[in-house]
Amino acid sequence: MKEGPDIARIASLVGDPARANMLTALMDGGALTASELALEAGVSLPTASSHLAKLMDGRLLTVASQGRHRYYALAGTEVAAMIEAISGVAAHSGPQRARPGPRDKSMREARVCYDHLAGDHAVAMFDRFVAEEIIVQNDDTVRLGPAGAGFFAARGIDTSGLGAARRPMCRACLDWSVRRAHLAGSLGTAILDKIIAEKWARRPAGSRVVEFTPPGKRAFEKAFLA
Amino acid sequence: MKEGPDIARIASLVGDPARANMLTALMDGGALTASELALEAGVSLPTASSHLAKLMDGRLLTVASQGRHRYYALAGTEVAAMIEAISGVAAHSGPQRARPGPRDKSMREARVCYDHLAGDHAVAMFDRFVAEEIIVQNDDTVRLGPAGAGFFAARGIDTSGLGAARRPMCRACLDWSVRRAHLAGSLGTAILDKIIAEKWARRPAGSRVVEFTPPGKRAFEKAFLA
DNA sequence: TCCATGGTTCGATGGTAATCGAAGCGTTCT
DNA sequence: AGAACGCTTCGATTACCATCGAACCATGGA
Repeated sequence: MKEGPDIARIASLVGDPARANMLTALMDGGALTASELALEAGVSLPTASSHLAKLMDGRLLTVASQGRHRYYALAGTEVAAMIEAISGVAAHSGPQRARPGPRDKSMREARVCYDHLAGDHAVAMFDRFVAEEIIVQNDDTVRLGPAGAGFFAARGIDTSGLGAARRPMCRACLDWSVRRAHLAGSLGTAILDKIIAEKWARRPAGSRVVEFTPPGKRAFEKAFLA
Repeated sequence: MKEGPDIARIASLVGDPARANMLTALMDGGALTASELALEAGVSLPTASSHLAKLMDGRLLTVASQGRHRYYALAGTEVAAMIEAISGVAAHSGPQRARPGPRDKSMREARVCYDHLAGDHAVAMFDRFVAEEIIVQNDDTVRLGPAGAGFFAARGIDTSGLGAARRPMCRACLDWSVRRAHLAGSLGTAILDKIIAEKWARRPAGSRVVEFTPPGKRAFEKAFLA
């Protein structure tokens, strides 16, 4: 009987379908208004408001008031990591949806995991980084390896400033589609930023999918997977 | 809007306090029987059985039948990682769990933690054992110290046979009321057995509370806390 | 000042699920 | 064989909470 933190309270917050939908809708790291979230969750506005209040009370969300709009967002990477972890378990437990729809296919390939890239490409990239000792993995903590700083500098990503913030530069994040790790942390964010900045891929609004253009995909593979 | 794995289903499984307690009790990677888990969760056996069926249905647990016992364990590291992630958020979400109810007072003082004593008295006893080198603590593993065998022999507890079983003799168990360790394992069981056998205290049915009689309390303190 | 719009609060309702006692199986021990 | 034990199933009860309509508050614009 070792009652640590109140895990049931947090889990039950995620356990309601409406709230779960809201949280997954925010997994792209963006911020949405209350009415958008109501639509996303498929409930009326009062109901959504009640749910949002509960999520705020549990400190899973932050809110920013802008004029008469209130923008809700995930409270931080910890919350996002929790959602991913739950998704991972759910993916292997749920009523295995017989036919992975076309939407799921692009999600498997490449999607946004709060603030970094996830999916097949991200996993492949992670594996290559480990193989080349660009990063070094110990259990679930990850550090920059001997070949790391030079590798990223050659691709226009400066790693010297990334470790400074309180946020860890590297973190392993478990994928729910594949059962393997990909790169999170501020370095993962920097890579995603570069992909978007170079216009290798674009992000359709209201979705976590990351759509690579054909030349963009080749450029990405050449830069990070070659 | 309904895309990705059914995260709400899994989260709601963890969202029930009884089930959450069961899962955290299994977080050490061990396996427990249904009745042990019922005690751990603080619910009756039928209720526990129902919860276990649900957890099995969600593939969060595995079961191994051995004779008339059924040993339940976490389904894998993914599930454990999920619990960890939720715990992280819950801990970060703030320690507003200040709920010192009137009924909880006796629970804080002395209660049964599955098969051993927990609460203030148990923590005090543990501290004294460590100070006198009756037991030696390394992180969360605990062994009998140099003064141990003699100490317990003088109080009618034979420690020679306790280590033999597959079950560890000493184990540190973290207390939720105080945030400190107390003694679990077969030695902890033996001490609780002695308290009951000597009629120093009695256990009201259907509760984890351990009620010391005034003379019993003095005797206990003289024997183990003096 | 008066509407229109985005959000929250209130009150009543309904459905869902947690809970336990009692009874039913299956296994082990004597 | 019979008793004891571990566990599950069944049925009825109860408590909680998600839900929505309507009223209410706040902000922005005319």
